[in-house]
Amino acid sequence: MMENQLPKVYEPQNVESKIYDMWLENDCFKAEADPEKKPFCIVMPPPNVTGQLHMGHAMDATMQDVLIRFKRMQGYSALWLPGTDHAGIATQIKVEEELRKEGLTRYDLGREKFLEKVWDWKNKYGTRIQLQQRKLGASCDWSRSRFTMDEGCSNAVREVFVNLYEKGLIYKGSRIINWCPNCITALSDAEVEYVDKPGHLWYIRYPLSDGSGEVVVATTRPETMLGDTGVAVNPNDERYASMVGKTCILPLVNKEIPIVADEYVEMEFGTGCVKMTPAHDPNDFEVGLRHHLEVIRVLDDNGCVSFEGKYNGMDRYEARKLIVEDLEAGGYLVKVEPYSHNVGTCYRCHNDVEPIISAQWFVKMEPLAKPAIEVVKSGELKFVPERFSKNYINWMENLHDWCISRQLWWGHQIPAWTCEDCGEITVSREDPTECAHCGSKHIERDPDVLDTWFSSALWPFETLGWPEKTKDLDYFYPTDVLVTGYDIITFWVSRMIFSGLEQMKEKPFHTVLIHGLVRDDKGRKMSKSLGNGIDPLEMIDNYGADALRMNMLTGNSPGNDMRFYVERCEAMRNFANKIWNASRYVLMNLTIDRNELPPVERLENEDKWILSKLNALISEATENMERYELGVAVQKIYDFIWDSYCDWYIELTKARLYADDEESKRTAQQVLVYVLEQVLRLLHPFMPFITEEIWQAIPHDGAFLITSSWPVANPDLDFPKEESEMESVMDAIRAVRNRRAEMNVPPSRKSTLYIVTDSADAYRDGEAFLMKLAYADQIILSASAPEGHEDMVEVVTHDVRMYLPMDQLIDREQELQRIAKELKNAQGELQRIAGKLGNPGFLAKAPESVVAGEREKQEKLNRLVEQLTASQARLMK
RNA sequence: GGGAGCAUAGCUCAGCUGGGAGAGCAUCUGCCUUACAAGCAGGAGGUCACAGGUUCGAGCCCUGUUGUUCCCACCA
Repeated sequence: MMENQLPKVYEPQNVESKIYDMWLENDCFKAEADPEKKPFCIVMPPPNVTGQLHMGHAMDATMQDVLIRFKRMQGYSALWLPGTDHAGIATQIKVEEELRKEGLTRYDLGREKFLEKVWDWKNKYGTRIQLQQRKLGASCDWSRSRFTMDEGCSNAVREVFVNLYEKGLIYKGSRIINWCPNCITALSDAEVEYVDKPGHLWYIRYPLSDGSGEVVVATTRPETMLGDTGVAVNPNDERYASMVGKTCILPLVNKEIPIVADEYVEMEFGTGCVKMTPAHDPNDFEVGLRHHLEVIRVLDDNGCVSFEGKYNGMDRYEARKLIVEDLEAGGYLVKVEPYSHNVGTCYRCHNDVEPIISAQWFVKMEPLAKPAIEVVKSGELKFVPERFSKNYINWMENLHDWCISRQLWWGHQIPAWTCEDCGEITVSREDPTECAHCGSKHIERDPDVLDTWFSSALWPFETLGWPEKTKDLDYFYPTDVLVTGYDIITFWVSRMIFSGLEQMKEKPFHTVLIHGLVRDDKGRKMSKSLGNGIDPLEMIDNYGADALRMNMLTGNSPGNDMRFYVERCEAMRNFANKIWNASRYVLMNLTIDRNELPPVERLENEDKWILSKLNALISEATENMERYELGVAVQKIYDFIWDSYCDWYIELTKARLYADDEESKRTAQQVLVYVLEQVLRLLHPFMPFITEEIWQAIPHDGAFLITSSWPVANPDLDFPKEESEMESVMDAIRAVRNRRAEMNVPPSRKSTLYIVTDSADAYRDGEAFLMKLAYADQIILSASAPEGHEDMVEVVTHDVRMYLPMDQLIDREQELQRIAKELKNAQGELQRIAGKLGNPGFLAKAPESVVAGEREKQEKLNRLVEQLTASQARLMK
């Protein structure tokens, strides 16, 4: 035995890497298509290759690891499939920043050289985050790790693109898209974050061409007026009815533009006249289509004015300033009002996004969204918590087509070639050498790459081998649970769902388990700019991965944000230490080398009590796990270990372990080991390291805890009678302790304990406990109060009356007050119960068990009141 | 303009399908009781935001109010 080597304090730093390596060396994380087992699969949301582990990842990974370990122990072939994402914009920006330090841009290098640099970067940092995940204890099958730009994924992306193109679900077109002038690329709707920003509303006068008057338009973006090709009013607006059909003069540009009537215009807002800039506003674009307005783009890709004249080449904000000045000088500016409005910003760089007309590739969403909505509405695919399905459906029902082309270099290049001769597009699975339409050799590949989310959308099947028909795909698809934060339901979850349904004709998973954000202790988002981020690796170093994992799972409910408190890590480290020391105690007293329960006849009441409680714990925890209530499950396990096992059962066994009855001693050891071993299994998914470490040190069957089986409740080990007898004894112990604590009697001062009861059996059985835990030096059981009890301290519980010959220690006044208070409570409670039991409605409608429960409570309380009244009378005499 | 969450002990939060409120931290008292002071024992602290309603019974269900956070949405 190793008992003497075990340090008094658990040191996770010495244990975790050792245990993790042991699992790795023994292939404990590997999962195969095993027809003997049922499959269970989770694909890990691939973190950005160049990223570092943050608290969000820690939360995400912990939940997945808990589920995978649980299912693995339940006998599933449990595959947790890891990988990384190439993260187009994010990674490209990082590498460009590096280049900038050398005074270079990507254009200096050219596409090919630049991509080499990015691959270098990827190879250098791509494994970092996975090594960090290992520190957390992630039991992924690393041998299957994938990258969204590896060969298989690239094939999958190509296949899907061509497939959708052939079905007419991918098309190229000129639309108003979101353009980030800083990242110099188009963005999808989902990649735009709207921020309420204070701005102005400028009122500008556009004189009518015929000199008969003017219209005044209001705008938040005066610089776009250069591209105005019309003014719109509401057709029902009598104020302007006479002007519709006329033209007005666009100030500064001096151009005639028409006044049109369109329902889109709100009469109440501003002046009721709206300037139309079809090239730079999605609504104006639509209006423009209806009224055949010209589309004139006046901003270039960098966000600078590109319009012949004095403003040409100016930055958009400089141009705005100057244009406003010029308008004012020209007498066109009517007024300026402060106005706060929603401005779209880039989710990567947070610069203002410009709506710009541009030729881009789109995925036609309507036909794809329909089945993806249906699968959630029908309940075939569930969100946990359920409320997120509303979010999802709402988003899916209001989708615009998905802009998937990005003007970046890092990503999957679009497999489309344009013919220089006939202008047609060729899209193909193999790189074409000639135009599919005219046969010309002069074809050029589209330089754009695909939205990163286009490839992540295929993650659940591309990682299993698709488009090849593999055994793994057949066995593990559809996967089971997807775990992720609510913030990427739109980006990712929705796209996986419709992609899976479209390509595989089968949903990618049946459950989406959603968690919230990890915030700092003040409730703020953790962010680099605020510098309030807490590094999970630092927490692991200080408190252990097990403690961090527990922190991520307790104290918050599913789908809600959580605040991160270092103090809770500390509390969880303390818990680890508690288990550690309990195990030390068991090992120190161990003379058996097998984990085996004794026959039931040999079990004492306390053994039956803990076994019975363990049974209940197993049932409840398992049920909670299956409902994804991980926090509830682990809380119960935590309470059982700390309260039931450590604070009570271990204390209860001490008397036996230090006494001479060898058989009883042995039985106690057997139960101690048995319960500990079971509880280590229950706790293992949550705290994998310490549980494996201890498990290896105690008697066990099998090689590893990680691959052992999840406990199942054993009906032969239910002992309700003994359980309740034991609770009575424990009540008595608590009552005595309570009284002694009030009198400030130290445990070292023992006393005789007289117990007055009609049913002495339970207390006789519990004599040893009362001696030790109620600090008695002798126990005297009797049916009536002992001689001289008038001068003793009286302690009562629901079903027993006890006396301690320590009368001199109490303060009569204080004691009377205490009794009065207790009496008041008990009587209040009784009154409530009497009210219920006297209510015919309650008796008629409440379930029997509830009524019986109330009766029982009433009886107990009646006895207590009786006891208390007697005590009171005695003290007052 | 829609939609959702939250409001429970000093702080942070649990509380499963309605049977009379819990944890961690903090606080107070007493303990080095031979597994653990990162501990043990005990205590104090809550009209469960407010107002109605349903029910025998509401922290939990319904309606409204207030405060707060978030998501979505093309009003210049």
